[in-house]
Amino acid sequence: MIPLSYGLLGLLARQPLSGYDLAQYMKKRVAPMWSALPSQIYPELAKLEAQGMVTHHVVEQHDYRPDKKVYEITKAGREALRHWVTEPTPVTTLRDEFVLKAYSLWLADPHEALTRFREHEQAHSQQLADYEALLARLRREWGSALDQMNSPLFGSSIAIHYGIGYERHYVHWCRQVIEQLEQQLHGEQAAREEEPSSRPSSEQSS
Amino acid sequence: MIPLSYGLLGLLARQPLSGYDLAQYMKKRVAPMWSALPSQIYPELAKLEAQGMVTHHVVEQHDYRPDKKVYEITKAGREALRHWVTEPTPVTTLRDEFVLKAYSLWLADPHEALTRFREHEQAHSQQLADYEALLARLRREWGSALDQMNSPLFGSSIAIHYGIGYERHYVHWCRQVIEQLEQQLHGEQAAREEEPSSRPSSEQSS
DNA sequence: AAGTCCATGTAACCAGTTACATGATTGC
DNA sequence: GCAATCATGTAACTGGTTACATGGACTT
Repeated sequence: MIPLSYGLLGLLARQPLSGYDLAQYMKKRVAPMWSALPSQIYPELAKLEAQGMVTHHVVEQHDYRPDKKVYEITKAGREALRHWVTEPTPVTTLRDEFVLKAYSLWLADPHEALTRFREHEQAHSQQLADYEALLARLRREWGSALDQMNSPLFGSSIAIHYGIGYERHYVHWCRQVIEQLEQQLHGEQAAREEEPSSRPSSEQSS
Repeated sequence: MIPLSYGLLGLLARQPLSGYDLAQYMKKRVAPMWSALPSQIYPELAKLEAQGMVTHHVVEQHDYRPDKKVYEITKAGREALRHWVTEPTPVTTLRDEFVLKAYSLWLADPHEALTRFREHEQAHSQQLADYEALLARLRREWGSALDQMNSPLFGSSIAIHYGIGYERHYVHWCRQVIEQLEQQLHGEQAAREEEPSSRPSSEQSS
């Protein structure tokens, strides 16, 4: 039982879904806290079934589409999930290649660095907007039911809140760095304009 | 060349270090953005050397301690690092088991949930304090040199700033959830005190 | 006596990614 | 004609973790 197993159980605890559906959920958005590809999900579902955590029944579709296996969580699965949720969890160590690059940013050309940080600022702003839109939609549709702890919506709500906080921080950080890089460049430019030829310090020329 | 390779080069670009030293750096703190164990680092250094990114020379220690290999970055290594830094980087997907658990928190006992969130709030507050102390130390020792982009300190500074922002967000999120859980419990308690026997709604008894 | 620090590794395992396979149908 | 959607998988690879090995000296 790896985290992904519980991720799948966490979705199936809300509604029955096919492997394909689960793959859609795990691919992007919705849950801002994990991701997986079909090639991992299908075998994992088989394992969950072997362990009695889920069952499936085949649903024939009378149009062109292929049959699908719709999975449901079992009592054992729900219990395992409930147990896992309140078990102690070690703190995750960060693994973000972009942040790792930041550590060596002093070696980079400031212009290129700016481009990269603007790209990431953009991407995370977009993700932030998506999360905020999703939360707004949930609020509109369900109102204060989001705060009732016994409802699945509570789980969605706090997960999205995490995503929002994370993306805000990320965007803020990118902007901070961008500002510093721009100042650096303006400083250089000002120096060049004052004295076109190479001279390191800020002495006044004759 | 995996991210770890560049993490190691990023450290060696600042000063020569032994495998053991590198393992210490990668184990905890300092760089809040990656981690690795000796069992991965030593073979990785051998690969880096085979590729001409680093060289080593053995340093005999005249006390009891075993000899060590001190690694230095080569011109090729520095170039590879510089190139990698400004290459586009895909946005990292989050993988935090604790956040994944949050998604299914509606299944949990509120008391246990509170305990877990208080633990994490505590752990991340500590990490935050550590980063802040580290930044304060650098500021004290180096002053505004931290903002000079061409100095390694700039890389350290922005990496630590990332860590601070991340931990702040994490602590904030934990507190938010804790507050909601506490309200939930107080609501329950108030209901119990009003009418000790089980009754679902807020009707007045005769 | 037991555990930690210094210092360098090897071997086995496993979660997650990449690549590939199948096949009907709908939309551009 | 070509790509995408629906639907389910297998096979190979790889980055990272866990476990194990060595060995002297210093600390509790």
